[in-house]
Amino acid sequence: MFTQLHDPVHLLMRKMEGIDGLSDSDRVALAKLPIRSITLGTDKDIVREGDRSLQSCILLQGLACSSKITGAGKRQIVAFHLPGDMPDLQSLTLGTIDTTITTMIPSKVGIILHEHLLGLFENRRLNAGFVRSLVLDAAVSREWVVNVGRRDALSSTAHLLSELSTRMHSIGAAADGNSFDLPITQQDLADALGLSIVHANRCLQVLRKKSLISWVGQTLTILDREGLEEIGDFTPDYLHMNRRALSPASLQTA
Amino acid sequence: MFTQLHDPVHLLMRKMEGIDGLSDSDRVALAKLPIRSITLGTDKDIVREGDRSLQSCILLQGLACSSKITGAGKRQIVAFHLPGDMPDLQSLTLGTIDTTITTMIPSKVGIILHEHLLGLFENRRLNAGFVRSLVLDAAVSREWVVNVGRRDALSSTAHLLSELSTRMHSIGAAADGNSFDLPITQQDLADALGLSIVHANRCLQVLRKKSLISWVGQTLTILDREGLEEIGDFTPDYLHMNRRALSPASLQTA
DNA sequence: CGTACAGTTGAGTTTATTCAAGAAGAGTGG
DNA sequence: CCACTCTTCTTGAATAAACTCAACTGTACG
Repeated sequence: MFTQLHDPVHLLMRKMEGIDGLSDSDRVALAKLPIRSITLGTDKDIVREGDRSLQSCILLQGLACSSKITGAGKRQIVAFHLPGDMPDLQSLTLGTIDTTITTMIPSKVGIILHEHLLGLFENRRLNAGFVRSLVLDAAVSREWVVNVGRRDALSSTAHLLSELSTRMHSIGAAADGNSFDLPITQQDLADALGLSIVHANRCLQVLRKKSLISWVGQTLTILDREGLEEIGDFTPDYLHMNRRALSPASLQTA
Repeated sequence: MFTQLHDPVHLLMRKMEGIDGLSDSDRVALAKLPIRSITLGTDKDIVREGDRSLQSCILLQGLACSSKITGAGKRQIVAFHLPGDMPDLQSLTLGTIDTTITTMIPSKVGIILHEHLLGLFENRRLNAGFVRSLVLDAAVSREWVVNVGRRDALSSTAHLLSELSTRMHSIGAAADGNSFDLPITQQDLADALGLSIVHANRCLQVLRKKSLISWVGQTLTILDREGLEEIGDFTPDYLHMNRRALSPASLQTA
């Protein structure tokens, strides 16, 4: 039914990685969590800003983003979500949704009722795992403020691509280590960087001309990681990944 | 020793507000939490990016901010911290600090060892309270991405001032409801907005010319809240405050 | 009285945006 | 298989927004 890569339980267990080892009973509890899986097409809203919510989701397969629209009608993407991410976990605490979460390609999403998640929270280790997930998302979000606020367009473009590459890599989605599927439009990229689409396009061209990346079709390839990270002022520290997560081989042995 | 406004226990209890009522034993647990209080001058780092940490802090009195420095040496402030905030609570989960936290005026800071906080986390209600605090900070941070990324300079300035006013108000720091102490420099404001200081200055002048604010000495007065929030595209939803918190009178009766 | 720092102003430059149009590609229906 | 449409990407040119540099003012403080 699921390949291991997209199996909810496998993804949830990986989410708990930063936490000291799970016991067998922890694993059983995770495996018993009732998850209803739904399939969505491209550009479908999973939840919308302002919704009240009694459930949270986990992205099982595909790609999604969180965005907000300003009063002037401009869109800002505040996060990309990869398989294994729980983009609206905070609704468990807040009850309301504060970003619109949208699929960017056909995706599979697992729905978990808050009541079931709360049950899991009785377990201190699992609780810590979910809290860690929230804290990591917050750390990424703080870095985005810096990226959008204080780096110039070229640098922030390079930074974002570096981040995506590193995160794709860590979930085993970067086949050969440097190439991965990036099925987003330049408009999406611009909305994530707070740039106009024209300017985002020109920044990409510079990165290509410098032979740092290639992006043909939906495949982004990092041609010169060091150079890209240099120009993007990128260090992966803020992602707080452990060594295992930074190595794609970890997935085979997990 | 402390006025109620700056009493650690009082502040901690208010932090738990969003949670269904605390029991007496919860209050006792909070009151017993060992907090070492230290006093710092202006512009002192409480913690620095990259530090490893075995403790977290709570701002008891004063004003602080979290910032990051880019490789090019530019500073971006990613959050302001008001009394009652716990700016590095996430270090409890991550072990490391990812923003430099700096006092902006002479401040009093409470230091709490992680081991003691973890003890509190055995208690499900208190745990939920701290998690809520983390989640709220993350919500503010997402809104900052939008502010810095997709609002023009004038609008984002107005938005930030609206946010600060609302938050000051909610902790009872806005004496008459529209005036409060804002002892920050225009450079700080610029660093929070991702603008040059010259441009930030000019935006402030426009807001003054439109009679939306006055900012003399360290006192910021909102002259026309509706107008300011309009131009700043501000709605307080993302702060997820309850009605009580939005009314300063609540502090008298708390 | 001198120094330091915050705020202000003007002028020129850079960066990024907007507008508009054309090229490339993917999918659809005839 | 072709014509058509739609979307995305690309390019050029004009415009607007924001930045840098540099000087000057005011105020606080020793």
